[in-house]
Amino acid sequence: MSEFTKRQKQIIEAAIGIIAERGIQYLTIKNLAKSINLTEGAIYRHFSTKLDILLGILSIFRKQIRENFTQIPSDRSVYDVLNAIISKQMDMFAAKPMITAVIFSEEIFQNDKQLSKTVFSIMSENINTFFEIIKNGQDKGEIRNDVPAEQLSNMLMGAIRLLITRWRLSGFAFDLKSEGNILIDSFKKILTRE
Amino acid sequence: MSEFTKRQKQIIEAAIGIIAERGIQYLTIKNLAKSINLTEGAIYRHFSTKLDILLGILSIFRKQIRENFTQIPSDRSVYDVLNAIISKQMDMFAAKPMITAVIFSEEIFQNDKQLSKTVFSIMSENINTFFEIIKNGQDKGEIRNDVPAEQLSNMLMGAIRLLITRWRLSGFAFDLKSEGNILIDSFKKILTRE
DNA sequence: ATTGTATGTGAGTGAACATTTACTTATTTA
DNA sequence: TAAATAAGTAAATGTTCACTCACATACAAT
Repeated sequence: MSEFTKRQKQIIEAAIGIIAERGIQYLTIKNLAKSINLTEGAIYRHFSTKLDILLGILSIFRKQIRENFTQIPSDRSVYDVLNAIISKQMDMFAAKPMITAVIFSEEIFQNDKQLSKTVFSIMSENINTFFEIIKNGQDKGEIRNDVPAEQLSNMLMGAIRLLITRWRLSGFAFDLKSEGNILIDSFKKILTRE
Repeated sequence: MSEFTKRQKQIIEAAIGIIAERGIQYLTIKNLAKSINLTEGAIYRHFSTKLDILLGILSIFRKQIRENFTQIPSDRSVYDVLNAIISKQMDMFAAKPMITAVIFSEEIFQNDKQLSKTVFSIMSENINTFFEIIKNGQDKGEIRNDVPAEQLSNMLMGAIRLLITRWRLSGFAFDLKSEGNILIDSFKKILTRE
């Protein structure tokens, strides 16, 4: 059994759609209901508060990101693995740009502890995945080990987050995928031991 | 003559304080007025809209950041210059931890196009400062040039931002200065050509 | 003394919002 | 088929919000 009913999933997807197209400030129960031809009251048959809907969004997102991370074959080189993960994430963001406003916005949920905790834990999960891969690469001798894996993974994660933030603030004005490829390429050079 | 009157400055400082302590959602005209013992109407004697207050916050930030960046002597080595800038910033944050809730929170200002445009330009200015320093280091042969200066400055900026975000979300649980030094140290190794 | 200007007050206003309520309709189950 | 339950509606509720307005005070310039 899934965590959500069909109707709940439909509502969550509609909410993601609204954020993707109009931004989080446009996500009101009224607009949400209208977008799937329901009334406001009907929404409350499926979620008891708006917070639960937002948590639903994050839950779906966490799931997607986990899938992105685990579907990578591990017999490839460290660089290929990193490349695949990052590309996949960029694809996801490129497909739904406005969602970056939610997933990298700890500050938006500052007022709600439950939400900010969830967002923070998704972020930690991501960093940790990079850490594991890089540590593994160091152990195998593929990656320089004069710099701690923790520093390298923070640097990678920081660079990706900054790239995406810049992309969003620019109004999605540049091509995320190609900029992402340049980033990966540069990072590859940095990771390589001389 | 300054851009703002004394009263306006007081209001802006109070607004920054509220965002830092309670989050942007708590920044209402009512709360703002209360925090400096005025009424809501009085606020509107000094700013005609709430947007103007937010723009005021950004204007003050831009000024402060410019000051941090320009007071660095340029006759030193590239590493010394970077070290000095970053240390200065870390000192500032360590002294006023709550300010980090505002200063790197582009997300706070994303609801309005004018606001996010301003935030974007401040960020670009910051990154550009790093870019110039690194480019200069490459030209002088002090820094590796197989990776574009743009990528290196994004990586540095991203790593610093992530460090500070993590510090804040952890409830200022670790020592920012020493973590910052580790970061600088690691970055120095990465910048060095072999 | 009078006038003008800057600043403040306190009570409003209408709109937006999340949520509730009383009631209805559709679907499942016994 | 009758009763129970799930899912929907329309309208209302109470609150918060940015912002306005008529009026008050303080004080400097004329």
